[in-house]
Amino acid sequence: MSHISEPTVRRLSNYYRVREEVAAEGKRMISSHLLAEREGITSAQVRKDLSSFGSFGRRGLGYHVEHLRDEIRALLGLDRRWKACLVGAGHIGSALVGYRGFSDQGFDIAAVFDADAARVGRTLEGLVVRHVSQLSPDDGFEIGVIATPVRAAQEVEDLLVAAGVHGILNFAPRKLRVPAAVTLRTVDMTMEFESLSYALTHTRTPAVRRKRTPPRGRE
Amino acid sequence: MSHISEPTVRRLSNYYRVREEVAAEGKRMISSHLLAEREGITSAQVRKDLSSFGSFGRRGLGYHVEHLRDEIRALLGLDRRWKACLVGAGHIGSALVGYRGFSDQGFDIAAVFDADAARVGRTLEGLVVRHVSQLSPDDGFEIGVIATPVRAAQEVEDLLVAAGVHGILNFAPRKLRVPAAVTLRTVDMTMEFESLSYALTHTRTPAVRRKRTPPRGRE
DNA sequence: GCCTCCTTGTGAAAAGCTTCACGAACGGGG
DNA sequence: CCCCGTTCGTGAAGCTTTTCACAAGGAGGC
Repeated sequence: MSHISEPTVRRLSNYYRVREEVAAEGKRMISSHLLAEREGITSAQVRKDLSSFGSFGRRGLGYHVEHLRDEIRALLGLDRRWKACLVGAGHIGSALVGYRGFSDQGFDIAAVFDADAARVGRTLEGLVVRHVSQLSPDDGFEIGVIATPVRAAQEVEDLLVAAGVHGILNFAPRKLRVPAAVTLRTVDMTMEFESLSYALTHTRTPAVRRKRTPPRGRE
Repeated sequence: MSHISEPTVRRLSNYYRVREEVAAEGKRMISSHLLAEREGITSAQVRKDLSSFGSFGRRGLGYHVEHLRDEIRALLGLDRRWKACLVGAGHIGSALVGYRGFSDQGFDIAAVFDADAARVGRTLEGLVVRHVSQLSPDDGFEIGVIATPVRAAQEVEDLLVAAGVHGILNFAPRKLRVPAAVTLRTVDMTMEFESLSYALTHTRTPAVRRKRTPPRGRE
């Protein structure tokens, strides 16, 4: 377990969910082949990923479904709960507070902040929205979630770091600068749409070729 | 322009946004160095990415800000609008309908569907929620957005494909099976959180939890 | 025990992606 | 006109990730 690559960790999340489905089907063991098939990847990839953390499987049998669950949970740090706060009580922020997918995995949003005075004081899923200036290390948030407009994102990021969070989940479509000691993950919905737009433009319209204008100089 | 990799396309999205910032600052030209610095990558990467689509820059000067905008827009297919529909009028779905980041980039959500009779008939951002059974090719949706609970996602995906969409943007935390002719992009917030959880577990607690049972000695 | 059929774990090869390094183009100044 | 500082475009090198292929472990039948 010298070094685990980011793609491997992301696939681990997927194995964890496929494993859940398989468990629901009553299976006791699962082969790398089956896992791979449901993921749309190769079985060698599955084995390499899992073996990079240790030998979880049994030759001739596959992986024990329950054991795999415990291993992956521990590896991903899902066998505990994380105390998080959310900044930005707009559309996206409101949705995230109510999103069960997070709390189910050990992610507790314990407070909501916003910079807009009109929103401060409102209640969101049982939480009273507080002003962003009240962010402080005293609350002991481990993770901060940014769901603000893009122009405020960097500033909020600085506030969260000052408040002592170790990790940040950013939903604003922009790369943020974080200190080395803080881990950042960005969910960029806009980029995903643009990537889709690119794919559709270039796979569905072979006939419509682009006409390019020559580069302009200074002018 | 033989083949463009997925990472390159995603970076193109980022260049597009950095370019916007730079344009707002009144600059006429931008160098690969400056673009790289704001992205946190190398300038060689920027040049390689852009040059894989053609020669947009001028040696000694950099890239013309306006020209770059037009090129990237055309490349990503953002110089047109996409007609989309959304399935799932829950927390996430509601947020997406109101999300300006989409409509600003040419992404029009023209209809909202849900399977829950209690939600059908309600109004969301001016759109009346229709029952999912009314999805049909007649409306000419190009893109379908899935914002349903994970258990319904695959079924909805099939309905969208049957309704003739070319692309799907999936917000349910699960890999879907799509026909080769349909392009899928998945925004998996849960995975992003789990990846963050992994990073925090392994960078902040070097040797804390290790109660696994290593079946065989390995390193 | 022995044979057969599975499936993992893992070096090695292949494929893919990023960085390096340098030639070539460009504007400006003397 | 020629030199200088700048910056692009790009083959080649370097690095990472995925896939291949096979030895070795395991279960069951006889």
